[in-house]
Amino acid sequence: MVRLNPEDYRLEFFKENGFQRKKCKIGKEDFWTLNQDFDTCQDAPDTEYWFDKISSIDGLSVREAREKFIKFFEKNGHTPIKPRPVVARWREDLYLTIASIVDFQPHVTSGLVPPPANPLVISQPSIRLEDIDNVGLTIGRHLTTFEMAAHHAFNYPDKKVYWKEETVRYAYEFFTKELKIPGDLLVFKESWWEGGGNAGPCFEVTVGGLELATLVFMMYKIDNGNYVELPLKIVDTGYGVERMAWFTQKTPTAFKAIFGDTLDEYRKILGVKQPPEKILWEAFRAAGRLEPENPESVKEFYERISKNTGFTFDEVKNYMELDARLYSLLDHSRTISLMLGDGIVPSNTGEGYLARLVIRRALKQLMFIKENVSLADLVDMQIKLWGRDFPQLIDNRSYIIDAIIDEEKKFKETLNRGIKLTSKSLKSGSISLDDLIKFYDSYGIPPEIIASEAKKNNINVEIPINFYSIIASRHKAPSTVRKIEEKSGLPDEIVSWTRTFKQTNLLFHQNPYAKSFTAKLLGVKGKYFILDSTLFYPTGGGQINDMGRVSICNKEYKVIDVEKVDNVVVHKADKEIEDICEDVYGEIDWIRRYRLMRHHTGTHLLMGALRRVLGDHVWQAGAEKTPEKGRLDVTHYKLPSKEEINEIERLANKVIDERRPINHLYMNRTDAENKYGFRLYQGGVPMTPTIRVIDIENWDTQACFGTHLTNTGEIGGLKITKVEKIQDGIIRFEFVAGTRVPEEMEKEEDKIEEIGKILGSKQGEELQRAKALKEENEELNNKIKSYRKMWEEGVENSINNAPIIKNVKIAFIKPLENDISYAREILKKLTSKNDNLLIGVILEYDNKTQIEIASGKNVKIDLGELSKAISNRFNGSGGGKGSYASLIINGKISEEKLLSTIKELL
RNA sequence: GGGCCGGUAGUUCAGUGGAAGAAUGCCGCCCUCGCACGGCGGAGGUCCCGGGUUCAAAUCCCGGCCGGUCCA
Repeated sequence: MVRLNPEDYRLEFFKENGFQRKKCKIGKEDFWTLNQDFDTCQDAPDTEYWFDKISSIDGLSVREAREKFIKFFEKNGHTPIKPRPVVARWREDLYLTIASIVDFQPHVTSGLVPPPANPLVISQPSIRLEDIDNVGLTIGRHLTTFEMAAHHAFNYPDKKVYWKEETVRYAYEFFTKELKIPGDLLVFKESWWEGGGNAGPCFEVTVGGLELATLVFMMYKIDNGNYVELPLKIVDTGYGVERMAWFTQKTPTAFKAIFGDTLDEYRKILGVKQPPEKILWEAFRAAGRLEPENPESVKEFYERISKNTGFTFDEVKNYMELDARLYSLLDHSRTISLMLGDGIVPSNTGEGYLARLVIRRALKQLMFIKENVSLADLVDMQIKLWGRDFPQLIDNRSYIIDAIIDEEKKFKETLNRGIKLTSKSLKSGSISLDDLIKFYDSYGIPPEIIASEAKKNNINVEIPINFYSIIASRHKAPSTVRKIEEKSGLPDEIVSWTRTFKQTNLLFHQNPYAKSFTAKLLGVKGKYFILDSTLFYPTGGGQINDMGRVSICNKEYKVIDVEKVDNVVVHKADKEIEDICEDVYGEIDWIRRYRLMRHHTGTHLLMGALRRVLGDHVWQAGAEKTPEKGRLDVTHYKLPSKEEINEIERLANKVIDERRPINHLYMNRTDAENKYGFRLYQGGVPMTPTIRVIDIENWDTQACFGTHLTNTGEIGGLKITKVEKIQDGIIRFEFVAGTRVPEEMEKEEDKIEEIGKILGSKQGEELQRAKALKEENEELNNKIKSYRKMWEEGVENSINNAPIIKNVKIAFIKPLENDISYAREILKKLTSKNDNLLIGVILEYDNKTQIEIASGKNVKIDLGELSKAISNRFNGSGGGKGSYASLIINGKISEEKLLSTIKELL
């Protein structure tokens, strides 16, 4: 952390109002207050919670606290903005919305796009999973979901809105006038904030032990460890809505303040009695100092409650541990409802894994509280509680419930696997730490469950306190940050060369139906050339490039590749450009292009149909359009049924028949987002203030760079050719459109025709022929079986006459077929019936002789030895063990010779 | 995306280089007035795929595919 500069925090506001600058006697932080008596910064853990004794307005619910905040700032010239989804779809580097400022990164904070309003006010539900294990233990200090109420001001070099003075003034006024907190109990603690590559000074506003807000003044970019001042300076505040509710309601736990009656309903359903008030209040008092990761601190926490309430340590521990589970279940189920409500599909990668993580944690807690309670029902109660505030919960209720039931099923399967494994391990009498680690890391079985399983067998299993950090240390750094993909296939020197040109005029956007064009040649480098304008579409947005030809100085070149570097299009010819002239004539391969357009528009059409049939959680997870086919990967939790696929296809073709117009628009980014929502960004997020929008009327709207048709009728028809699950939570659809449909049909026809030829059937009778052949085949198999049986009986008879040497009957046979597995089968049959038999099967091929020998149970000769001895003698190799062996000999060998050799060796 | 685990009969799985197995389910018969139980018999296999090592690979090695699971 940087050394704080006191000048950053010296404000007129403090001077005017008589604030003093003091130093916390415990944490040594500097803080500003009106209060003569304060000698600490009034923040946990330096201070215990005592805000229950501080006067304020009557208890506010979460909703009331949010509304009071927004109204106050609206009254003071801020424009209210709707919150964004909890999954940060506009960010390439982050899965979840972890703060209100995330809504404006990176497009606004980088200065590229103006904010939707300035200044603005918002309450953004945010999800942070770092402290998920602490939720509940601290009775409300940690939550996975919280609403960050915030006012933001964006100060441009040429347009200042407001900065520190006004921000602190607003905070003081809001807390004293709106929440009616006595001004002399407020503390402004000096601090420093860093995050997402930015930094700046900040104030933490604390009252009675509780931090209610953080006021950040974002003004630096961190560049190689250096702080570089930003031209755009941003007021980034964060007020805890849940904390305001807790503060004003003065309940012992935040959970009662946040969830109200739903907490009591949970208690009823789960059979968790409320601990005595005395215990809860003592916990409240001590909770600020609790370090949940530190077992000593947790023990002290219980000891203190026990001492001050008269309940025994164990009573306190039981009450508090059970309540902690209940609280985390309340918290997690709210988080789950929001994650799924915003369309996350649980899976084993990306944000899907984060959703599964929370669901599994909740299921684990639930298992320890009560059996046979469905998490889906608990989440449903959250939907009822928060549906008014977040309508996406109600809109997507059936998906949310269904996806949770699916996850519950999967979790149960995992547990069953785990219990089987555990009981196997328990037979050895103990379970080591290595076992615990393996069970969790490889099979997903939490150690607590193994311990409770072991207990049933009277085996004690110790779970180390630092178990989860042992797991963590086995893995690399967390991948909470998304990787950034997309790189062109161009050599580096071509990329940097291309960057030196001005933006290309994109003719394919002006008229997607144009087939030829003229342009000016701007640059040539080997096979690569750049024009001032082009009709050649460069690979991008999942659509592959156009091909065609150009004429330069009356010489013809084929265009074999087209790529884009930023806004410049670079073409690759089939050979080096020889002469350089200014004027260029070009023609694209129209059939290729038109098929690409049909598949691209078809992808958007299909997306609309998928959403209607499968649900709003369906998002594009990847796409590719070629002249041959379209491919669309989407998020969905199970393979669609045949009926669903038929319905999707039917809907898509219906929209084709309806001939809906497709509008190609250029829109201001904020307007487009307001009108169409983030569903616009299926194929990635363009980093421009103006975005290109492809709008299939009343069906599907996406920001897209590709070339599109102007009417759905032009798609001509759409056939889904393949549906497969490519990973957990992702389904791949392949389809063909337009004139590719009959081509695809021809391929199928050809296949049937070939099958017919092979089967020797007339056209149209392939099916009957196949059935008949199958029956015939079964009959033949039965015949072979009976012939084999006859042959086997013959062999058995011939064995009766075989020579007996030292009480061992020795025989060699040549089987009907040169089939090793059949040969072994015979050996097995014969030796199991004849205890004194030593028998060999001789197989001859490629001038080699393979011999398999086997013996009955009374033959006390090690066939391995025998096999080696024989093979040594005949220049072969072999081995075996006990009553079975094999060897290979070069060349042929007669039965008589084998017999005499064995006679000799015995 | 990375680590770890797995893929054998319809299902659950055993099988550490030497003749592919168990349980369960399925079919038939016996027992019974009938059912359940029980008894006897039977069908059921691309040991995920492809290479390699070996006289011999489900087993060992390499590559791939699929599934599970974890990722402060």
